[in-house]
Amino acid sequence: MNKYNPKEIEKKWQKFWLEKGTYKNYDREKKFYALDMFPYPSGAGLHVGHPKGYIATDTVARFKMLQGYSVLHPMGWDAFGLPAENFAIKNKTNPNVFTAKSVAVFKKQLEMFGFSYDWDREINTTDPEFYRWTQWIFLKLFEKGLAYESNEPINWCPSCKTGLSNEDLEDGKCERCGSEVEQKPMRQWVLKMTDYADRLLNDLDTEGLDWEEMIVSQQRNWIGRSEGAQFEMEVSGAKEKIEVYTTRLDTVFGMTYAVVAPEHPIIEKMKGNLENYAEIEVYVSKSQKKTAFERVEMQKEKTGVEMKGVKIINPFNGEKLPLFVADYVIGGYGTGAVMAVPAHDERDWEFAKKFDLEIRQSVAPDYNENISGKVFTDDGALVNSGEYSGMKSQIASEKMTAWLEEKKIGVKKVNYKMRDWVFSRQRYWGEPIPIIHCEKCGPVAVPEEELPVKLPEVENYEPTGTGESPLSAITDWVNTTCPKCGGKGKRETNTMPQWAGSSWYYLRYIDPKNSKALVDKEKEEEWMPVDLYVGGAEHATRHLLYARFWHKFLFDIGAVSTKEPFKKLVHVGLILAEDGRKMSKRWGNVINPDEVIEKFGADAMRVYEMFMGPFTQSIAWSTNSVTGAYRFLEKAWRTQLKTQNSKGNIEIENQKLKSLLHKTIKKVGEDIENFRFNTAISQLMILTNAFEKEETVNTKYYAEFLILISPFAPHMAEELWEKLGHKESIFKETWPEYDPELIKDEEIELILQVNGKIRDRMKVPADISEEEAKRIALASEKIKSNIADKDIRKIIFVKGRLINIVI
RNA sequence: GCCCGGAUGGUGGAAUUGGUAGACACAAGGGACUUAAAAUCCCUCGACCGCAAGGUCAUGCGAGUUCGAGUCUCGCUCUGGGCACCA
Repeated sequence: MNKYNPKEIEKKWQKFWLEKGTYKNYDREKKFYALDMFPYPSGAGLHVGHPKGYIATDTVARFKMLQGYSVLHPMGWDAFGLPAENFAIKNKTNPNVFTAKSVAVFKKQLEMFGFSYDWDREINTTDPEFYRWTQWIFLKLFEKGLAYESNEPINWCPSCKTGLSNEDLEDGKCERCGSEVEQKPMRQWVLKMTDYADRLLNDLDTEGLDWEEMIVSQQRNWIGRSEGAQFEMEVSGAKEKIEVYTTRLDTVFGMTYAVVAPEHPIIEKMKGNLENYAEIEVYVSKSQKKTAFERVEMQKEKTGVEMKGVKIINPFNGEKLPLFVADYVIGGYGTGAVMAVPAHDERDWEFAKKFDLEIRQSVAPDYNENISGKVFTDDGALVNSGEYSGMKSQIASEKMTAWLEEKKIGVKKVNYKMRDWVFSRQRYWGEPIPIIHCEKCGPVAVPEEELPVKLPEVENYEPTGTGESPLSAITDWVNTTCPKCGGKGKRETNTMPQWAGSSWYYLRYIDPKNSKALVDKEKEEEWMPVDLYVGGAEHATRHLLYARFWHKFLFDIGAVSTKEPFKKLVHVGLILAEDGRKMSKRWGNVINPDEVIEKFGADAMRVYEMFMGPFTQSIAWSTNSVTGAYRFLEKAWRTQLKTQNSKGNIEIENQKLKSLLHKTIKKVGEDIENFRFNTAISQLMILTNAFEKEETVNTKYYAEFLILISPFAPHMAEELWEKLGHKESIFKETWPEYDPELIKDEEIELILQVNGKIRDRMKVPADISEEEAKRIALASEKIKSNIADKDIRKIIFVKGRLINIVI
């Protein structure tokens, strides 16, 4: 026997698998689509944390292959976006060059792991043949009125010099560069994601959708549905009305003022009626200059200005109340105006305290508590509320809403925190938005047959900062004819955001070379939905929301057959550095997979990352522990010497070993299914340790063991499989079945307890009867001495486990 | 503030969902082999008491339910993540 030499065998089998197309079994009856969130290739390459998810997906893919599924397991590159562009700016090279290099680095690294990808299906979002269909989807959205131009103020990153969507912010800062984001009004393309809010929320409960609660609740939160009422209030002193939204209509008799956001159009409209317009104007322009971050920071200190000269009228009691403009009310949510009830809302309470406004209680707690001098935000029973007094909050809300609807001054209303998707970026390295602006016809779609609108070469990639992309400088690209009227037209120069290509890429793997459609209908129906999707939790409210939105749209236009794209979603837990911090160049604690593979081999690294702990948990890397995985593989390798096959003897059955093997078949299969790779491997270790203790191991047992370990350590399993004399790949084999009879223990250790404390244990037959167990227990010296002269009150017997004597 | 998690030896973690707490590994210590080292193999390894048999305590803290709680209930503490002036 030669020594276990991962370097040699790993290269050998990677070549073999690729040449033989071992994984391309696409004509089986059952299908399984295993997908990873595709990487953004960067020049730096991978650290050991990146491949963890890919290893898990590959393990499951190989397991499914062995179970007789056709497995689709592709990989590709999400390559548009800022890092490549910033590199291009710095080095004055085309981002294409940088992207190609990065892809090569990544691909080489991934190949070292021996993943079972079908590289013939490789895609790249920057490939015109790919983004042609990204543009096609945009045109469809435009056609259905779901892509529109807007001039609302949006998040603007002054450093990246581009507009951003809400999903692109972190703590009010640019997610990319950390700069504080400003509000800047500018022309931009927006996708009407809010039209899908209800479905994006409700379909999270789709039967069979197997998503972790963590991710589901994050999406629910982000969508932020709330139910309430919207109603209008007359403004006395001006012929205007203000609409407000509230989820607590029951507190309406406690309203003592109202507030509009600084962006509210009513301010401009009532200009003539306002005694202190100048003061208001100063406040409005000041608050507009505040960054999102500053506005949040100001939380503690509420600011605002009364709009003198006008009053609003509470429709429920006709009361005339003051109106304020204050930036604690957000322009973009609800109606941008609220009724203020300081007694029952914390923000209104703070504001009223500061401006010395009346605080009037209208709801009393239905539990015993003195609320005077405090804000009370729970439901309760109404007080000081006219005919509604005495009613419970919920009933009162319903009655009041009905009254509003009857008077035709209000309606029941659902609101969402989620906004429409700001879809244009004033940058170079993205898909061109396929629109032509015509003076006569307005924005006109580029005809489908002219797709893709290719990204032209430019001399300068630097963003202009003016709200125009660098593309605007290429006049012979920009200037074109209007497809509608044939007159002069100008191309849209904004590009799509990073998230565009990734919002539908999983469909393209199914049919990557189709030039007639983004995906062939029949093939789509064959493969969708994705059965397993693995990736980082940081995408819960970005990529996963966008992709679901596009998928639902594609479903509506008949391009796909399923409502939801991803059936099972699992998030991968981070691998931290050995010091417990995040791996980062900044800390100098990055571990490179190339070095680990060089030292221990890809199989040991794969086994270690699956063994290190629960898959979704963040765990620190430990190079020491990789040794353990390596030793395990060596031990498994050595077992080949114990097979009778190698000795030419007659095969001998070993009941104990056979039973353990069948237990292992059961456990490993179930554990892979449930993403409990750590315990699956531990069981394989137990079996290996048992093999080690035997003189000889039946070749049949060893062969089955090799199949069990093959999803985790494919190279080694394949090599040993060949050594057993097989000509075909181990991945053409069938996952073994366990015999339920064999996994039953014949003998168990019965636990003898007195009052729940263990006093003795006995080897007994597994199917021991209660009577027999009692007899044995009462005969035990240790039990006897513990019972002594006390009375036995009852005896509890748990079959196959324990007997407990209560005294 | 709101939502979702987590807390078990020196370390990573197991525990069939209420039934032997610490599987499997890593580290550490001791031993075998060796001129020596590496590799490998064997033993010890939660704490305390005891020569031993054995006993007591122990799953973040405090109560409770139960014959029996790491697991269930209530109340806390710490901690990771997400959202956040969303009316």
